[in-house]
Amino acid sequence: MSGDKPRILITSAIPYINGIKHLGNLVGSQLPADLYARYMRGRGHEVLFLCATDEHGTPAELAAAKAGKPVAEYCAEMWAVQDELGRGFGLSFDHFGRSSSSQNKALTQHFADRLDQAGLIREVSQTQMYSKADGRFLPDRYIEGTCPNCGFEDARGDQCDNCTKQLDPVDLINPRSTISGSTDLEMRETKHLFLRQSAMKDQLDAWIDSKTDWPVLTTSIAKKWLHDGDGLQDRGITRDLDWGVPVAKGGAPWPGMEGKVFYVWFDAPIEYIACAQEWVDAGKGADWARWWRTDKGAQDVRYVQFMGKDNVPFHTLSFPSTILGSGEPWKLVDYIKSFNYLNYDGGQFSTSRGRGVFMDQALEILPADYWRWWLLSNAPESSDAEFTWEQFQAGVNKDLADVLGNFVSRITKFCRSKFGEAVPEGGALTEAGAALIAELETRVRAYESHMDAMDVRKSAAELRAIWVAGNEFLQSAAPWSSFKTDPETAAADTRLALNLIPFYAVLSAPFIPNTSQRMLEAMGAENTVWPDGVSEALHALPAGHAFTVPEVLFAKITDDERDAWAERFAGVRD
RNA sequence: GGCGGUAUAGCUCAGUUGGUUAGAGCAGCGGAAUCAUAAUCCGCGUGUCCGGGGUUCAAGUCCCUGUACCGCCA
Repeated sequence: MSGDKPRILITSAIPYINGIKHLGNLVGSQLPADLYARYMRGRGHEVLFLCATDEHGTPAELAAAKAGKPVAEYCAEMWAVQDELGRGFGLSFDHFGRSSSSQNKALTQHFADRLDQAGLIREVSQTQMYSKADGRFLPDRYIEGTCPNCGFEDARGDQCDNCTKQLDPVDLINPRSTISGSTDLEMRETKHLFLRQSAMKDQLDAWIDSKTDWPVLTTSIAKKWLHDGDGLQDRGITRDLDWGVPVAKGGAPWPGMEGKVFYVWFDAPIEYIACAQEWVDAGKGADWARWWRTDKGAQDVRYVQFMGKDNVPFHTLSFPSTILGSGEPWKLVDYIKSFNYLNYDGGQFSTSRGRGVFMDQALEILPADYWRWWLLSNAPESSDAEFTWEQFQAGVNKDLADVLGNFVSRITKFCRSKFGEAVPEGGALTEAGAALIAELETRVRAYESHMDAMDVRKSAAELRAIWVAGNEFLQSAAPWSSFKTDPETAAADTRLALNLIPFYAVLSAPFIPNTSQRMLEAMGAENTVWPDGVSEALHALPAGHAFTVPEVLFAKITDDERDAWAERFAGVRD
């Protein structure tokens, strides 16, 4: 790879294991991360793009129990499902790992040791609700009862959904386990490890303050947690569970912490590092440390994280506390791109109620590029955004079918009928052609700067304008007209227009990789190098170069299809 | 309740450090063209920039305040 360009380390927030993710999850982290990874590779950077499944914790255990399977088996199956769906959407991870890996287990225990040696871990005794019937301690949200404040009967242990009052499970009247329904609950003493984030507060505060170029969404959330109330609070990093990384000290069970595991939010971000080790152990790479250790080559790596806003506190505060607190030269994130939520047709996507479109369903009804384009061109960057079938249909039909797809169709078919299936020869660059090249030179540079800045919507808008420029050119050059009087001019303009297809394919590949590939194949184009020089790129296909007319690139979404899908996905998923 | 975000053309959104007649796409209307997936291209917007104060020579852009919607609260 190119040696003088900075290497780019990219991670997407790791999706939780208990089910198939919906389109809102996808556009909030994995998809824009993939866009950036593909773009940076296209620009000649060496990229390591990592993602994984987040497998530990109570929800995974419960989902496995519901499926009637051992949790390890359940996770292995669901990992395979998510891996397959990721491939289906063209997510170009260099490795898709698992937070339950042996690498992550070792690394998580290592970090705990380092933090303990640095005096950043303290033991806290507390009482917690224990369910005898379930044989386990219950997290607050798995306890329900009557709200002492308003009398609502289904208040959760952490908060009453009716009056919104913050609750403690012991306050509930007639508490019961939502797992088994059992009311045989008692308070039991248990001991947990707390990460002393409060000791890291000033260091984190200064670090966040130095990140003046980060999205406001990212820094405002971080600062709120740093300064709200009494400031950054210490956080429990262990749980009374079976499924997780065993709490250990120096390789042996941690005295007094037997049978406990690390909290999922402690080990999940560490998986970003462990994933690189998995990548090496899987035979895909040779050296993970040059990406993650600043004493072993990572000092000039640029590390970018993508995530939804709900994950920001863990990536701006908790994980950096782990990294910095270890006292070891681990690579710290350079830029955090965060996203708001994508809502579904007037409400929220709901995994539990099956409201909205999920990744598997999306691929059943349309190819990945349709989703990639619409989701990215409408990414929830400045505020929450909304998916509606009307807008999806309009956006996809107009942008992909009419503007891009039809452009490819009209010029290849025109050439075939007048000149045959080869790039025509004769004529010289016309005035219209020169104007097109000049416009594209400007637009491509604008597109690059938006992509560099991870401005997803603006990038999509500029790319679309680049596609439109091709139609404008054809309209003004009108080779079907000049062909009758001046075939040489028609040939020159047609040659230029045909060259736009591989040019568009390369520029568009980060958004619509599959279609880009089809465009290149149809044109028999070998060269997929980024068009640093527009003029040169538009002369890549020489006169006489054979091509084929591709099948319709994007079929339009009909009103009937739209209506049927709107009905299908409003309901409840079983 | 606390904190944060957002309120700009019918719809979805841009509007950099305050500065000429507030922009784009979609939809709509009119026209051109006929190579193409009835696709394309051109033209057309008198918008209380959520309300009310204020700072300023000048505010969508800053300050205060009110309202609405959304989110978070370990």
